[in-house]
Amino acid sequence: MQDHLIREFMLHFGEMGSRWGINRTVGQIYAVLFLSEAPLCADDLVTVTGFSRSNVSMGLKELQGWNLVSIRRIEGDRRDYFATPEDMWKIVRTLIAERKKREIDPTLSKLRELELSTRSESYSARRLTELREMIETMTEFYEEMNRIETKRLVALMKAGNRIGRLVGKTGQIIPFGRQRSDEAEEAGG
Amino acid sequence: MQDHLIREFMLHFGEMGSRWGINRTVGQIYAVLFLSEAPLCADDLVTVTGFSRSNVSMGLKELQGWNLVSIRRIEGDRRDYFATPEDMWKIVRTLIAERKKREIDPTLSKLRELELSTRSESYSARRLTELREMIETMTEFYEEMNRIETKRLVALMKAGNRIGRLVGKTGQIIPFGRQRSDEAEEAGG
DNA sequence: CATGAATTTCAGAAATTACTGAAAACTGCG
DNA sequence: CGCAGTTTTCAGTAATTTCTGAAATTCATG
Repeated sequence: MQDHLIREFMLHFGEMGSRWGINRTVGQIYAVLFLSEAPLCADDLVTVTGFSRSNVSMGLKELQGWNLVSIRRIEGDRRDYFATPEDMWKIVRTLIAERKKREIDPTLSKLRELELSTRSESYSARRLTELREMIETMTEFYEEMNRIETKRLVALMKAGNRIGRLVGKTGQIIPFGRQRSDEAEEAGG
Repeated sequence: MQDHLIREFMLHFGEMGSRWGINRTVGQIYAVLFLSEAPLCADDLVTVTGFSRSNVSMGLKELQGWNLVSIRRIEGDRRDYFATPEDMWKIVRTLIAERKKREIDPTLSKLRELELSTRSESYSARRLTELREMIETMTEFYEEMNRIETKRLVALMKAGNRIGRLVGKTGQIIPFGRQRSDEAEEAGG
């Protein structure tokens, strides 16, 4: 019924796919599944996207590798059906976790490995250490945030500018009620 | 001097480049600049990477498009020299801002456009609205975080598990000293 | 354990992207 | 202006990635 919407979004997601490190096929398949209330089978996706059956199969495989779709079986139907999670925040968590795994973790490993294999005090060695430390700070923060249940996480994000006020330059959590101005805390520390 | 380090890191970054939506050339060039204390000129990069002069030129152009390198002039030398910021956190901010611009913003625009052009109450329409709202929540949070000066931001990130405790399920900031357990706050609300 | 529907694999074709060398276009300087 | 050094452009080639159809495999079911 809202065919235009689905089609437009599917094409857009396909285009974006290339910027996201997945390809057009995968992007389009995901978009269609994402907008479908009922799970879809591979043939449905062939019909909607116009890709070959084998291409759809590979795309679905890749999406499963990303943990972005789940397989469902339908009573008395031998085909596999695919669906995305209802919960949008679950999707985003998965996406971030998978991108981290692919884009950050290998570099972190490499940095650790390089640090172990050298005893240099050169600029480049120091720079690599600094990079590793920064990545560790960020990933630890990410892991901390990711531990928070969704309701609270959303509340935290919506707390907006109150967040920045909570932390002084030295990292202490500023007691509630003393977050009015930057100076107040400076004077107190 | 620490040639091995530079070489290994350069090759690794080149490989990773493809996962990051930049290509091998760009990744390697960036890696070398990142590890170099002094700015380098294009010919230096040709020597180190082994790429053709024109390829290096294009790679540098792309890095400039990402705001990841700056041009420096050296007294009495007509060549352009290139450098990355000393400040690691500045680099990461740039990287995130640029990825957001390329990977998020176009989709946000498209979602807004699609919402304006339809009056449907279908599942897919609702799903798109929910997606837009989620992206807006996240980008607004990002913008808030990005407004915080680096020292504080790092302190905040290192505050670790204290952060999650600060926010109740309804989004209120919990007074300091009452963050001990999940139940305490539940009882108080 | 045979059947046939459904899925996956895979080799090659098609499309896209990366890379190069040569030529053109800058740029500061005598 | 004209020259030499430097950078950029661009058309063609190389390399990689995506996509397909056909064949092989899997698997629930009789």
